[in-house]
Amino acid sequence: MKYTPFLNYIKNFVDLNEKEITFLRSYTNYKKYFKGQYIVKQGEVCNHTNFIISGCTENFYIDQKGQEHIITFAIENWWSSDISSFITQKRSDFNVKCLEDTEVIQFTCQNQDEIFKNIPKMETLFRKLLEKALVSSQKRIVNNFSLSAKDQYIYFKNQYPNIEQRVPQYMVASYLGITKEFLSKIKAQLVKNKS
Amino acid sequence: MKYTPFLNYIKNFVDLNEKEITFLRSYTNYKKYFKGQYIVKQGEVCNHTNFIISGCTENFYIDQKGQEHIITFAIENWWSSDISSFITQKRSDFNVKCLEDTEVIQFTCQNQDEIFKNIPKMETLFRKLLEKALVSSQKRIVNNFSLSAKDQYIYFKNQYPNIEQRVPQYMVASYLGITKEFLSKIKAQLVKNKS
DNA sequence: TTGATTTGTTAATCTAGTTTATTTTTTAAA
DNA sequence: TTTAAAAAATAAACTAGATTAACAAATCAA
Repeated sequence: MKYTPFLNYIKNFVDLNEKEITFLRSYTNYKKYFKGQYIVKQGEVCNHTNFIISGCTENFYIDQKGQEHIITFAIENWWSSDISSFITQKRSDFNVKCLEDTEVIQFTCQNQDEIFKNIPKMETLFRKLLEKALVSSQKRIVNNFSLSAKDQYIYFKNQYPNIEQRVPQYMVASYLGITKEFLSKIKAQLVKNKS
Repeated sequence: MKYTPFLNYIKNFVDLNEKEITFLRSYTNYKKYFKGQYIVKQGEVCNHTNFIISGCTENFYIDQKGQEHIITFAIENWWSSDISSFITQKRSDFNVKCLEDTEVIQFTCQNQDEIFKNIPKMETLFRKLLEKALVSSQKRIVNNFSLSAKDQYIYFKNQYPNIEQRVPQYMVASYLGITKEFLSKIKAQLVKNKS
């Protein structure tokens, strides 16, 4: 069943009884997007938090100079949304776009609050997820400070070994905040040093 | 009374009754640190989340090359801790050090859980604080991507107008991830362009 | 099956920010 | 009030990574 991966994921953190599961299911919904579709568009309000069942998304924005910058990728068992727009219900600064066909479970703002009210365990879960997300966001800032582009690339490969094969290289470069030409150079260097 | 600023802060988000306030007070404690003292030391476990009543702290780490990098400053009505170490109860990668005499309200890990169990509103508050913290952490990554050092400095001044006067300039440079020499250059440029 | 678009490589030149070194100013202690 | 130490400013040489441009593969549309 479509909800299975989501419920399995939840089970890793908290135990829900049948009634709670039923509630959770009735206050969320399943949706399928196709490759290339936008889940959120820059300038529009982000209405959902999305749990990814299958597929891959990129979260990016376009700056004043028209340049694209990828903030994050997300794959199965990750969450994807523009949290800033979601919590404030203001226009989003980001795009969320599917890099593959992607299936998600969606929470709207109001439903999320209802879920938290009725299943406090779910709020605890979300608090813990936020803690982790904050830690990894801070880690990224730290890496930006003290690692060279090359070391950041190595770190990326280690931390997200599944992603590099699934997205084109120029997107990895964008995620790292460097040009695709420079990433090419780095990869050439790494190959040379290994042999 | 020492707790007043803290209770006023809480009041901005949630309403607590007398009983809840009493509970909250008995599960937290007040502590005063002096200028130069460490609240957390790199390599030790961070045992507390700290709400700052008065004073100013820096959160920094020392990298392999021996270089200091400031991650955040915190002043009155802000929170200060190494959240990664706090939630995992593992050794901290960061130092939290007082730049002025600093008074805080402290939550231990266990007490925080007790508070959440007994006052769910407090868990909601913390979830919302984490959401905000995550948004501003992501904002910082975005700025790192798309702003020049000069624009990042201008952004910093606008967002934290109270901090620049309270800390030495080389610390601002460290926070921005640039050298103090380059910050000097930027300030000279800004002065020139204004006149 | 071919042309067109998207992705990746290489190399030359350029620039934002670093490094190193010296000087000046501010702060704090005695 | 003097003095030593800490902080800030200035300037020249240097480097990591950007930009530009030309080209080579790979993928895709028809």
